[in-house]
Amino acid sequence: MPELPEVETVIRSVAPKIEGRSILGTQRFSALVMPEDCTAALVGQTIHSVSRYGKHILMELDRGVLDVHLGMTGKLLTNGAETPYTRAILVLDRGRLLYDDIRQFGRIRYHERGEATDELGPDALTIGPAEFAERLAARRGRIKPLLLDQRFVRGLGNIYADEALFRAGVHPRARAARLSAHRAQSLHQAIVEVLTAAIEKGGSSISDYVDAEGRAGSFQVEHQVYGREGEPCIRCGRPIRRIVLAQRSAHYCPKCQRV
DNA sequence: ATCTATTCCTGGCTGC
DNA sequence: TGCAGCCAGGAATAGA
Repeated sequence: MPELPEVETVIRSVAPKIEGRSILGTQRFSALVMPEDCTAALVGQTIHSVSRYGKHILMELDRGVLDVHLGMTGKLLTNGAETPYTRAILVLDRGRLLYDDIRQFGRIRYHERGEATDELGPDALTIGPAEFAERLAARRGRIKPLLLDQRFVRGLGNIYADEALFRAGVHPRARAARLSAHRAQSLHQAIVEVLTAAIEKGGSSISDYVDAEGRAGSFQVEHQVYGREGEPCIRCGRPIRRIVLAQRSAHYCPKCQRV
């Protein structure tokens, strides 16, 4: 599932192919993926740059921004063939950009410049340790659901939240505000390290994820808790446990991670 | 403020 | 082999 490292990898692979290209037309737009039809507004505009906002892919156009969120199974493909799951196509002056999405949890939205957009928290990769600790201290809730809340920090999803908590030795049910300064700092460091390492491996490919050229990532082989329920902890050997927290699965080691 | 439940969607499992 | 039923989960939403 695309989280910060996967989205970053998609952007790095898609940007050189579409920056500077102009949009000649659109094809096959799924109403589910694009709740408000903006296809007419896109035609004739040039894609100036592609950047990441949390898990959002932002394409800067002449008069606005095209916001692509991959959801669970979304793919942005520059050289892919159409499939039954191709939900949207941008016809460019050189090539086409396909948006494939099996489950259609992804969304494509267009905002004219100046229009209000959703305000999310600081980016998980660039937030500083002091600001991170300060934001933690202000929250009463449990740490795992907080890490998944894009208004708290943007970019983390279920995989990297679990992986960061394990690396920092923090139990997913730990209360955010009760973490010591030292543990808050460890968690911040673990988040930055795990995201950086995952970007270097082109992200995690569990089921569907590939970059804009169809290449899978390889960080899934370095997962230490996610998807390892019942398997031995790499540190202490105890079986990794899976619980449901805030309607999400949380994987952790009952010995190495403390509340 | 925080928490839970629900909805969206469909391929791929599981179990009979 | 076939098929029903369940699961994964990001994010929005409603309600407690």
